Amino acid sequence: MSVEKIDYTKELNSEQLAAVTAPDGPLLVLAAAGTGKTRTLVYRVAYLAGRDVSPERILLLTFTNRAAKEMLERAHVLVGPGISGVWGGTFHHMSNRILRRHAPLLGYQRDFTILDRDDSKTLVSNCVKELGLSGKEFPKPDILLGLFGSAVNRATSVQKVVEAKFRDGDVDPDNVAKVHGQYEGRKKKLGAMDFDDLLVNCLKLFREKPEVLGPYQAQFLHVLVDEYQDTNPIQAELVDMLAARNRNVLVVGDDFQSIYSWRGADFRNIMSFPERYKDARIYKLETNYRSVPEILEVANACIAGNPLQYQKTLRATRSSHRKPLVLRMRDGGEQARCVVDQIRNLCRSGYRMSDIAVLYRAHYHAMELQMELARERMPYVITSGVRFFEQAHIKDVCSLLRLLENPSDEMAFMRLVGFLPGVGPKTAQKLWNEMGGRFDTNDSAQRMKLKSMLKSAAKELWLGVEPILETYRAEHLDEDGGEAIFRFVEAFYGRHAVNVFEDSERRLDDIRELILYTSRFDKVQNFLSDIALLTNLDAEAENLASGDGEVVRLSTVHQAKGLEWPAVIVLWMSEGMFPSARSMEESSEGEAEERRLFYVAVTRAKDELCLCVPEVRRTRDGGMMYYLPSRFIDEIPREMIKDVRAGFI
DNA sequence: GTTTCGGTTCTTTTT
DNA sequence: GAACCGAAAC
Repeated sequence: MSVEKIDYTKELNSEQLAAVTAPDGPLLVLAAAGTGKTRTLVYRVAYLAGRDVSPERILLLTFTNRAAKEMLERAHVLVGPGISGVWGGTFHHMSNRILRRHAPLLGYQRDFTILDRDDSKTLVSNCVKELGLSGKEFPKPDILLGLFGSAVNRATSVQKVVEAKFRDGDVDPDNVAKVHGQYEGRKKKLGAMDFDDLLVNCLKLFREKPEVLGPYQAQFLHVLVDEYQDTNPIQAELVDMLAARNRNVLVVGDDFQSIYSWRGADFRNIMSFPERYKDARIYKLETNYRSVPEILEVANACIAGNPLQYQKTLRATRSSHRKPLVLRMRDGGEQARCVVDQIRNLCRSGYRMSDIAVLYRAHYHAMELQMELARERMPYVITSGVRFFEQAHIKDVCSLLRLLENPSDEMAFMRLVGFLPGVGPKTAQKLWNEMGGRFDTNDSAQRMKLKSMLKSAAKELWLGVEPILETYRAEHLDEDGGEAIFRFVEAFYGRHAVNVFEDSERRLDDIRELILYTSRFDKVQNFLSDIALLTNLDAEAENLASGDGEVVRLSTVHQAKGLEWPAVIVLWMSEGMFPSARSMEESSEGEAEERRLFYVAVTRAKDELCLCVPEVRRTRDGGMMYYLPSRFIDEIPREMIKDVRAGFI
């Protein structure tokens, strides 16, 4: 492969250069925030390509779709189109890709459905009902899923997780385990996997079928892993197994930024890497290009509260600027107005709206601000809580495709017939049972059977949909999902949406957008996998919504990871909000992780940082709740910040 | 017996 | 704003 000459010594600093040009073998790169971690990975890929490692022999694993996309794009710019052969993506993507090939070895069909969080919740809720366990005392589906996930990701039993979490014994571990068993069985019957199953089954495949693992081990000459501190034990083992043969494994991470322990991430993976790979070389990146020294001082001071970590100190390269601002005010309303003022000030001193981000611990922290921004007609985008592909109307139209692709997909069937008048959950269930727990849309006898069971009003509407089922294979709509969705909307869903949704205009626009989006897939199957694994249209949505324009970004700290802005404002730096009361209760590790989260928030800022500290919040019953300033604020040495009362700036 | 509608409650973080 | 619950409507 021909690679244009890259002058590594000129384009990288000495720390980065050492990591990029490191010899084969296990490598641990400890990259502090803003030290060019992505750059290092991308250049490493280029470096390997330049040493005639063919792209399909490189595996690049990331946590988010955004990170994968960014890295592959940058590698593309650096190396050229040949690089597209690299296996790059999230752990879930890789697992999906592998399982689509080998699923039958584990007793699944290749057309298995991927359940997103919503689907899983519905399914768990059904299981609870079936077992007659629904009641006030019994945990909600969301909680149950969390428990199942913890058990699976930490390779322990559900009972143990329940015992650890509900100390006072008001939840019966055996009942939870029963639900779990039921849930597992139902998924199997549906031919469906949830997010965890993708990883677990991939690991199972590797463990039990050496004839499958072997060729992958041989194929991947180099395995590169981004955000290694956020891997859970399953992911770590996947990496270890894939790299076992060639041992060229490069992991990049920053234990200071491990913020996903609640979904099983264990930063001991990164801490123990040198023990598991005795011959590992370790590289540290500590030269920070992002932030002014005043911000880095605060970051270093805050993380000093967490002792058990790799020692890293951020070294500034930028010249001095003003100190971060701690802004104290009475309540959320005042906070919202202050933020608007701050944004105006920043704009006056030359920043663009798109240079500014407002970060917070939880989505609801930004509610008052959203209203204030709307009132002031200040444009903003929010990396949303409700993700594009999880919105009801998107899932509605996809349910048709899901059923067409997987005749066992009961959830899709229920959703689809549930649109018909007079058909609710009970009737839908009855229909499904009558059909024998399977609806092969390609089978005319089955189609007839369904038709004969529908009442007149429902039947009439269904007749509009049926031609799509009939022609799906014949007209190769399985290679053009957009066309199938288009026909569905024309024949039925368009009218349905107008009746059901207040804002049907917007939703139908979304669907049109979705139809365009399908054109990049040559198989509906691939499209469905992709949207299940893609949580938001992220980059696309960003560019579409704003035309790359003048908008403030609102985001959770979690979703801001890996990003940077010239100016960052953090909301609700109050005890109980940030750190969140819940995670502090949950485990003894809670405080340390919240502190890392705060560290992530601080290190997103390049020039300006403003931390808001409201004192009271209205409670539901109309009362007032008083909040102390966050311990993270108190931990910052006073001389490092400018501490002001709102209105006295 | 089901569906549908309207009112109430409570918001962590994500693939 | 969506998920849950209870009561009216079919």
